[in-house]
Amino acid sequence: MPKAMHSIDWELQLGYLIHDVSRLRRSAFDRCIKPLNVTRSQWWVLAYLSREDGMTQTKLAEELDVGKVAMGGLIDRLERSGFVRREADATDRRVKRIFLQPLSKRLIVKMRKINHEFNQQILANLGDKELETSAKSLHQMKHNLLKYLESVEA
Amino acid sequence: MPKAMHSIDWELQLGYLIHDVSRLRRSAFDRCIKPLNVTRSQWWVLAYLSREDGMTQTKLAEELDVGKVAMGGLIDRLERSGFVRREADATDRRVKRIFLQPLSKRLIVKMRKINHEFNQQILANLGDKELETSAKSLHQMKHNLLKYLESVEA
DNA sequence: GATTAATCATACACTAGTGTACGGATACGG
DNA sequence: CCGTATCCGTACACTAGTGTATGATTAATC
Repeated sequence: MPKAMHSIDWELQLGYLIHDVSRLRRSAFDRCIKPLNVTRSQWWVLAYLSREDGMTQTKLAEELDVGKVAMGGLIDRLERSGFVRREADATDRRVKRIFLQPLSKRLIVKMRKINHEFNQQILANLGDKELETSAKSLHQMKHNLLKYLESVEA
Repeated sequence: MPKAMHSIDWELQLGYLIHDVSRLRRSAFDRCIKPLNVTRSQWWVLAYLSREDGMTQTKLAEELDVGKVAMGGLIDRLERSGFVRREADATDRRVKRIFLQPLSKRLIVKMRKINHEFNQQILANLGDKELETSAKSLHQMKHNLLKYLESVEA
């Protein structure tokens, strides 16, 4: 590898790589959790509910950074499968709170284990130093992206 | 930052970060190309066609690693908007070849410029060294993911 | 050369995301 | 109070991805 490789090359590569890795990661994770009979997006909802049960739909949507409509659909399907339950709020008749059902509580234990094992496989052959640098770089990218989105929004 | 931070921490962070960065990047890029009146997926198709015009639908689907059905739909919409044209193959009556229309050729020049500027903004404040390490790490992850998917497929 | 295989595009059903609009409910300003 | 603004969930229309099945066509095999 010639030392004269310029940042523009890594820049280009990085664009493709983030795209690829993220796509492959989604795809692999989907395969990984297929036996649980729950999709990745649904898994994500259950994970957040396991940390704070009884959240509002809008709150959940904000946490997962997803539209309210998308969240509504997800909860529809999770409810139909018996993983969660909608409950009318006592004081505010607009809001519906989402609660985990016993069925999903059993699932969450499995999910945590699977997630950890998955991460270990995907990050194999990566040293602590590389992990650290990559995490920091991605963190910086996230910062730049948020700033960019802010500037466009306005 | 204490030096005793273990790889497990970065591992966890990395999972979330890849998810976040990739999602934010998609979202930001969508905003970025909104004025072009073409979606990210459609943009991607045009980019590949600009390197090799007249590809088969199946070939395109393979290149972009997307299902044939999804590609069919994309081409439907691109055709409806006048960006591409389906043409029956002369010798094999099953295949349809996709050709860029003049309308999109003008677009592609703009797209390249926008893409470059976008990458520059997102990768701001990242040194060559960090870019290099991150690219290598992502490359390793991609390798692991492909291996994983292979092993599950079989 | 007829039968069987594989291949190409597509139809259908589904999950999941977007934006917009809207009705019901609550909160706030006058 | 009353009107207005805001918020909550949802309906609708759209893009985009998945898997499976199918009809038409081509390739392979016996």
